[in-house]
Amino acid sequence: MDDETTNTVPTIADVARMAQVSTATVSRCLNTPDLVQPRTRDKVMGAVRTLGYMPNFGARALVAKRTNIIGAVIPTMDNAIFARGLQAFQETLREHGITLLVASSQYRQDMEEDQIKTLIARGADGLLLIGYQRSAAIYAELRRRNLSAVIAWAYDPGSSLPAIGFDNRKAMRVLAREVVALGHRHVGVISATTGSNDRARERVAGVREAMVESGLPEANLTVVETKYSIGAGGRALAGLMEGDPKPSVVMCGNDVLAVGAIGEAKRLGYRVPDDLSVTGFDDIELAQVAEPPLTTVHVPHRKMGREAALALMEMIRSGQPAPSVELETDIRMRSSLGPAGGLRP
Amino acid sequence: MDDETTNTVPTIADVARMAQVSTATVSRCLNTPDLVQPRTRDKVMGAVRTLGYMPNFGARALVAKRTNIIGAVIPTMDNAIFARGLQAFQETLREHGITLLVASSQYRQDMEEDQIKTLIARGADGLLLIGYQRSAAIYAELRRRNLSAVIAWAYDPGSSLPAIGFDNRKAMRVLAREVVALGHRHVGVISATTGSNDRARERVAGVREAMVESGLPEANLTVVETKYSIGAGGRALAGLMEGDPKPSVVMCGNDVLAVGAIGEAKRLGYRVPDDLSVTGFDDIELAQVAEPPLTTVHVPHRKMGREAALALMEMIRSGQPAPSVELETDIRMRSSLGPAGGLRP
DNA sequence: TCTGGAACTGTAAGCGCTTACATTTTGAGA
DNA sequence: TCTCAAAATGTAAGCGCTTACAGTTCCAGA
Repeated sequence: MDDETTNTVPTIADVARMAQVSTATVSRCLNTPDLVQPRTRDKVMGAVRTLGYMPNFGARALVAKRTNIIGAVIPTMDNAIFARGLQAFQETLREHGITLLVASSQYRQDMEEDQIKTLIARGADGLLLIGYQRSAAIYAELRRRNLSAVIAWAYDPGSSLPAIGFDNRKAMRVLAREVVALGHRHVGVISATTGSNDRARERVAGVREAMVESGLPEANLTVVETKYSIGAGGRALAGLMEGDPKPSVVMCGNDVLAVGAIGEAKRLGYRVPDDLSVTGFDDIELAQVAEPPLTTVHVPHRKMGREAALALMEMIRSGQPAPSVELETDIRMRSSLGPAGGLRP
Repeated sequence: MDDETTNTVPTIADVARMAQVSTATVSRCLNTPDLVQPRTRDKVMGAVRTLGYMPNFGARALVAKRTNIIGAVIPTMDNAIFARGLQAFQETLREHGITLLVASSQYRQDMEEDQIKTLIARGADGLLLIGYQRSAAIYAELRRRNLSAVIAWAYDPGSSLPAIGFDNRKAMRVLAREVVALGHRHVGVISATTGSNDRARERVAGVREAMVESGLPEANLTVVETKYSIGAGGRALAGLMEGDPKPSVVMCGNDVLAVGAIGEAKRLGYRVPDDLSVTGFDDIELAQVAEPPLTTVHVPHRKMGREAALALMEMIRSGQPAPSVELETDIRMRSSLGPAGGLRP
């Protein structure tokens, strides 16, 4: 039996032998094809094809000091919040021959740092991170390794890493102003745990700012923290409605919580929005099919994903930090938010 | 300035120099610690820590012929269908120090093969694939490279690759029997495109079988194919309800489609389930908050993810194919399915 | 004290690839 | 036909790591 038909994975040497050229020429055919004569190239590519040759990734990474892998650490894959943005991110990378490695941190800072380290150890050329909050040690490590990284889903021009995102506080403040303008005076907020989540914290701060602006007392704001899930949103709402006075509106940290809140509100006998208004954040597909459809903050997920990918690739290419980009969000007024009034405590 | 404090990434040689041992000893400390004397080990680990040394992934992969990376190609990240299972898969791998690389194929066979090739080229030790349907060339390549792979979300004992999944046809047949038992005679089905999706095909076949069993004519079954999204489910339902006779039940290929269908049905003035019943598949969280809550096929996502990970790791370790595992699904009766009757064509 | 095997540690050969540099080939112009 | 850059190709040195094998140290038993 010929060498060529054995069962092992072919190396560049096998290709070279079959095409009767040196390994250098094979390598050039693959990486810088215009440096080799068309006739030779055809011969080599023929051998590549018949052998089913694929360059060994480890070897290539070892010498090229580049893996063409980009890592992303997202808080969760369990719901659609990050799905669309990440999908766009991946598509853009793919167009440029770069593979995306995704890890999830379950919204835990220690796990996130762990995942980042793993990604670094795996040789990622760059990193996509969500939000700012992580230890200085991690930032130092990134700097030392000269690793490119961008932050998405948040925007803070003062950060050491470029951010491709939006201002969570401003976005929520704008929505809260609308809420206040509709006459709401007692506001409930269902938020993700703010301790380990800067986006959640900023969003709550946005509500608070809007209320302060309008002269509403702090006491009129009740915040409940929980994890991101439909069920948790429902339970949080039930808790809020046991308070006194009851809020006339519940602003949720994201659409998933809001859908849970709406469901529970209806179960408890409140009409939405007549008795109780509910708002969300993100504008995932779920928001439009909720009943009633959810008033929420629309986030340009796909645009964010795409721009983050472009920025990151440029950073890797040039070695220079990319400029931060602030994306605009806007309010999608749908029917889950109405004027205050129906419900009297 | 010392060598140790420069800005470059340390190599094993740097560690060896600092600890005044050979690189072999450093390597042993990291891989087989019990082969080295405690005193030496401490010295080495100290150097590792102060230098912040991490083994170079490429180099390690090159010589060890093992990357500790497992790849998964899933049809979509856009909704929660695969999220829970994949999360469990990843958690299990992580416990064993293995990294998961996720790629998505957008339900396109050509893209899936592309992604598989990329994963192979990236040196994945094993692969998680969804469903059976792919070209023989891909299966041949897996075999040639001696690459471990398992199939999930489907179960077919005749397959060449071990499957950790469930019988889509049987699951849907069981649900369809319930539907028929409730008196439904005209059944609409909203399915994903069956051409490139064996799970979707099997599910439709399950409905058909149950109908044939009960002596219902083929003509009483109307199938609409569309893509998996809430909006698409709504549009498909609208199409079905224009037919004559109208179905009294619409069975959907998954929960996402079903939620869209329910929404559109209500918009069109049908009461669910009085005028029209709707069923789903998967039992994602969405199913429970739908209004009315969705009768659906419950799939043990987390168990599937976990078992697939264990099976795959065992395959990689032993080089032997793992046995297939058929997981049981069950019907979750909720209120979106009721007896036929309300609606007369 | 001497001996020999067990316990450690070191030496050095690659793993498969890219690329600087050396060598050969090619072909336009004299 | 000859000359000599330019173009094409080959040679070989590593990239950072693991590991087979060799060498050294240690200490229980004679």
